[in-house]
Amino acid sequence: MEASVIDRLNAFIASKGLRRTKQRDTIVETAFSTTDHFTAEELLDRVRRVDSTISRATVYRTLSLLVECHLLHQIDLGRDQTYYDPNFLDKPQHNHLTCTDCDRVVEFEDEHIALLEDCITRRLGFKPSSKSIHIKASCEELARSGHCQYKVAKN
Amino acid sequence: MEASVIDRLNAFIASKGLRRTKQRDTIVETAFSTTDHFTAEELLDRVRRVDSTISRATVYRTLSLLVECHLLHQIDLGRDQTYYDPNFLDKPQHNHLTCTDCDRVVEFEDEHIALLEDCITRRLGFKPSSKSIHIKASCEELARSGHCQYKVAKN
DNA sequence: GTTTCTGCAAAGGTTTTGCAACAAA
DNA sequence: TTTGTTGCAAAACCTTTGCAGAAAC
Repeated sequence: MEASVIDRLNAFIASKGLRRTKQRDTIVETAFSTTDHFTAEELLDRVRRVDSTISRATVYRTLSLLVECHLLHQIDLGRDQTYYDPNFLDKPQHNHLTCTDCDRVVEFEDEHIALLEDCITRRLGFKPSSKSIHIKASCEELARSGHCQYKVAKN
Repeated sequence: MEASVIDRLNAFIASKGLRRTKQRDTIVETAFSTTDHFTAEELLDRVRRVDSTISRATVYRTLSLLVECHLLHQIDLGRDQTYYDPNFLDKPQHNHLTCTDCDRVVEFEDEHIALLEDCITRRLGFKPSSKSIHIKASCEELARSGHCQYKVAKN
């Protein structure tokens, strides 16, 4: 995890008169320990492997804090639950594609898309604050060869 | 409402061995009677003004049916509830912008965006099946003049 | 010492489901 | 008739909240 994550959270906490706690540190470290997207419940599981006394409520409250200070983004993967994405610090403009064959999530960046979105927004009379694209698509290789390294065999 | 909506639903119902019912007809007519986006609960309210005996469960079940046969799309407006959009028959490629000042939803179409999304998806090795963009933006006119015809005064 | 934070359990809100009666084909 | 559909109520699920004790500053 980048040092800047903890630094930025602490700056936010200080500016708001909030407090730095052991629980918040553990949750933030866990959230940013991989590049995987996760749900609140999945993060709770991972956090509890580090400190089993941390409550579900604290995880939810810390997630709100991290979204509020823009360290974490809520993303829509077309599933029932809210997912969180820890990769916006490295790739501030990225978007998501989900494979309808294997459910894998692919991140992509494209400067042309970003520019076009900006133009469209301004033409409509607005100033963009956040832009997100979600593409659902099927695997070309699976269609061609019948195999895909990510495809899990079905019963 | 276009006649094609009922026709397409009936074709789907027939192909699946399902049944046409008074409740489904009422729900479909209500859902497509305006171009407004709505939640399940909002649709239930509107439906009950026509037939107060229709149950919440039937509304939810019919919504699933309409999404499954692509007459209705579920859309993500960054709110807590699932919204449904009845306008994809007329504008199959449209996207959504929500104003962070007044919460109004603006639909927009752009062929360049659609083409770019297609290229990006294929370059990644996929065949696109659905693409959605959600832009959050602030009102330029409100920022410039302090007024916006859609802006509701705050207390 | 104050004020915020935590864990717990309960509550809240949306959506789904089991079931018996009902209705379509 | 057979099979799908409905309404009801309960359940399931995710998320938020009130509160008393604990911890940070």
